[in-house]
Amino acid sequence: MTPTEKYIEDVGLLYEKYGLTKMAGRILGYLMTAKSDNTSFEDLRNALKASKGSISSNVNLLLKQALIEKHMITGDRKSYYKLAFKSLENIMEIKLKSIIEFKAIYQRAMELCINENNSKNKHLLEIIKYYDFLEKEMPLLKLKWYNEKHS
Amino acid sequence: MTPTEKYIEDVGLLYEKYGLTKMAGRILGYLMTAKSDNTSFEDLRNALKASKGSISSNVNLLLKQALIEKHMITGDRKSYYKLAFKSLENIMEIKLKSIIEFKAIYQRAMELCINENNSKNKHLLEIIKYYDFLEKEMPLLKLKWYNEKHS
DNA sequence: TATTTAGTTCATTTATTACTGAACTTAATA
DNA sequence: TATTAAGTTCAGTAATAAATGAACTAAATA
Repeated sequence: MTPTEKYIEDVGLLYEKYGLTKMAGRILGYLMTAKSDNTSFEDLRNALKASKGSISSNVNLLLKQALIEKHMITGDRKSYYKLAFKSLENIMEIKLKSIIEFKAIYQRAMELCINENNSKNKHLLEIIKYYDFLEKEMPLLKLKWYNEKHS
Repeated sequence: MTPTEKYIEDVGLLYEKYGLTKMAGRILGYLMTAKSDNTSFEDLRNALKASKGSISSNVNLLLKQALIEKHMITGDRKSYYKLAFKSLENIMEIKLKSIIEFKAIYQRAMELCINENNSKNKHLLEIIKYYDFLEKEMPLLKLKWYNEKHS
């Protein structure tokens, strides 16, 4: 196994740990180390030694999550893939969505405990406030990053 | 199924979606809606209708992640559990660790591409800078939350 | 129009992970 | 010291998810 192959497997394991499939992670790993931005479906298939079905569904998963981008070349019917240029912004959007989901579940807990007045309720309220805080801070953080990048 | 039972199942599904087991999520759901902070191992077992083994391993998983806390009552050999008071801080710590892991994997990609000079390399560099930014901003965010909470 | 090519779909297989239940450990009480 | 009680461990099973491979669609080319 070459260092690059080893690297690709490690990216697979890391992304699997954080919720994607191993194969989706491998695809990202391949794209991270690919010499060219023109990586075709077949390149992925050859490099990762996987079935068309697996490449297809995982490529589409990554496209849906906006972690990779698809582009075409005139006069060439193949599809080409590269890391999404806006992947960072997209990751932030995904995080924001999860914050909103967790906030909602804690709010439901509060509603179920509406008539109680104990330390747990204070705790739930604090957690909700925290998610409010994060929801408010995320766009500021985004802005700060944007400013820092362009200075 | 009572509204609370339905709620507990939903928390199970949400946490499963974000990387814990369904049972760990159910335990959190139960603790979120429990009237008392003194929830015993057996309370969990009865409420969630699960095996001792499953409660045991999931309670220990949640303890390890510092999402719940264990406490004892003098003269009582049972263990009691409640939502961790510091769970927010702990979630931040976990996030920070994942940021460090992702940064490291992108750094390895850079090292493998060291001799190239293309748009992908610039992209990798930007991603690494972004993770540096997050690493730097996380403690500031924590501080800001602390100040807002106590004002 | 027939053939090739690129990629999708989906039933089946394979792999992984979570849960159960029974045997076990440890410590408290009788 | 025997018994009970609380929780752990782990082998086996059940449930879930991912990968394969073959049949398929759609579009380009011969």
